[in-house]
Amino acid sequence: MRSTAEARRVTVLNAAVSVFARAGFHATPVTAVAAAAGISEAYVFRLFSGKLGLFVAAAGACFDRIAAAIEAGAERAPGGSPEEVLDAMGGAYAELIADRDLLLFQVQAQAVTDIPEIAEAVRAGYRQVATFVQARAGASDAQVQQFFAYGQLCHLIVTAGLEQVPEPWARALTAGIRHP
Amino acid sequence: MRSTAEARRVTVLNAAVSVFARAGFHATPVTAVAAAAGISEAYVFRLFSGKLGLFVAAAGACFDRIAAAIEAGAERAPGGSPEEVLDAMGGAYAELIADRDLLLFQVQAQAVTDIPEIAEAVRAGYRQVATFVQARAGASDAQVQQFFAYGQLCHLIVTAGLEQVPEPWARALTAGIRHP
DNA sequence: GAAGTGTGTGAGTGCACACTTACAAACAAA
DNA sequence: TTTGTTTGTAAGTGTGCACTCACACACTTC
Repeated sequence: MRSTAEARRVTVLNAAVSVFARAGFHATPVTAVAAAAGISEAYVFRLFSGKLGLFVAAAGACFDRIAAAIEAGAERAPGGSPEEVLDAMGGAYAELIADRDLLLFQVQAQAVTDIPEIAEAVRAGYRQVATFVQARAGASDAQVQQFFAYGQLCHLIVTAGLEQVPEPWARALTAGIRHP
Repeated sequence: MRSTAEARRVTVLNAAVSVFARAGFHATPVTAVAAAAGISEAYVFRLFSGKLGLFVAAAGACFDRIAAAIEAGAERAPGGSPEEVLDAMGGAYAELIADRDLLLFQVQAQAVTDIPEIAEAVRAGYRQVATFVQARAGASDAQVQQFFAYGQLCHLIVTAGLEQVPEPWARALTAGIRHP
């Protein structure tokens, strides 16, 4: 017994988030995830219920990591005002997505929400993050909305590579956005 | 000669935007676009240079329609302040994406920006829209940035179906967003 | 009406990929 | 040592899809 199935699942999920992030659900073969995890394709199918089950589980892992990072970020502004706590959370999120995998995975997941199981996973992820942000920061609805609006703008900036575009319109969109 | 190739291309592009919007680039076969346009798959391949060429052309058509709608919306606030013009543009955009095709296509395009030709098409589209918004509204960088940030939030709301979620976190995210 | 040009398709071809099955090796319990 | 369980894989199977090609029909020009 080389390792437990549960440990393997964690390894595979980490690989899955990275690999799915690049090309998305439909364009990444399960063999690519298996190769990145260092096991055979057949075993991935034994560990997860089909490619869809694998993707949904990866989405859960992705949002868990995001929630954990934001939670840790909030600890940096103990007893702060809503604005200060939101700012600390935003900073923690910006650091987390420096490697782009978690950000790109969210975009990929959002694009395949026509699959009901994935739509539900995305909603569950944002429910987890949004409820924590609102409760922990004690922020108003409008503040929470703004927090997520600029987060989504950040996704556009990264996927379109706008930080590399020197033209004025792109600089307007990227101005002040942390670490895209 | 039943119709000209150019007229056919327009028909096919309209069909392509609708069909790609649902399931995305990789998950939609060219046969689906051909069927929606009422012609054979083989002829689609003659009209466009491969599936990629078709998608890139559809992206162009999508952003052209968005730019035209925003331009028309701006006409409703002639001589208005930047805030008023941006508001009129936002209203026009909200009306345009009521059928969801143009919104979903943007999300799908954003998800396949690992393909360089598509990334360039997305940048070209946002360049077209953003430069017009900034010039026509006479708005500040921050105002333009906010305009697009809340536009991206709108994409999240629609793809995740948040307008159907009655929970407080979802209502906070959707509050005041026009017509999602 | 013959020859040329543009519009349109049916019938393939080849390959990638989701998923299965049969089988093997490691470990545990008796 | 045998029996059972879990981890792991090599080698398929079937299907869907991007792309091609040979061919047909419409229309024009001379």
